[in-house]
Amino acid sequence: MNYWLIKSEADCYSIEDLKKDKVTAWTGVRNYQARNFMRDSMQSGDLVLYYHSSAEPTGVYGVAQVASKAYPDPTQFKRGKGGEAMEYFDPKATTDKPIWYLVDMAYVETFTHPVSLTEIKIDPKLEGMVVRQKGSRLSIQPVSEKHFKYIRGVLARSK
DNA sequence: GCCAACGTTGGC
DNA sequence: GCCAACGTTGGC
Repeated sequence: MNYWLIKSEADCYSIEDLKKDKVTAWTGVRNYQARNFMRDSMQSGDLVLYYHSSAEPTGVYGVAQVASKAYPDPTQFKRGKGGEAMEYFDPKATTDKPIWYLVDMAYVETFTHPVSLTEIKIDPKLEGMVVRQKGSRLSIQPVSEKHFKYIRGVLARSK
């Protein structure tokens, strides 16, 4: 059992969208490090902090759960009707040799008290979290069990 | 294989 | 909207 943090732009696909959909394929990850985490380390049942970037405030808004094994991201093969590249299309990928992978994400809960990045940064108990690193653009990050439980069990329930 | 140029992310 | 930080690309 592993714990993760995934980022999504709030007005692109928020946790409320996930709540509506219940499960969604986490398409469009085009970063090798993030891909490797999904492909090599994520397991069904892993719990995930759902982080909104470009939100007010930015921070963790709830919890999701990994709902599948990794499989090739279908959007890397998608061309439009005229053969033009669609979003996330990768000309170097083939169905025999896919480049990008994804997992399904399931909705778990929305925090009544979202945990802002500011809170995460000032809390000594959360030292070492990847999301605290300046300029960290990694959209899928491993999170320690201790940090996960502290954010979900303590910070999200305070106030 | 180096590294400058470029495009993108994301906090502010 | 700005811009620093970062990952990727491509010329050499």
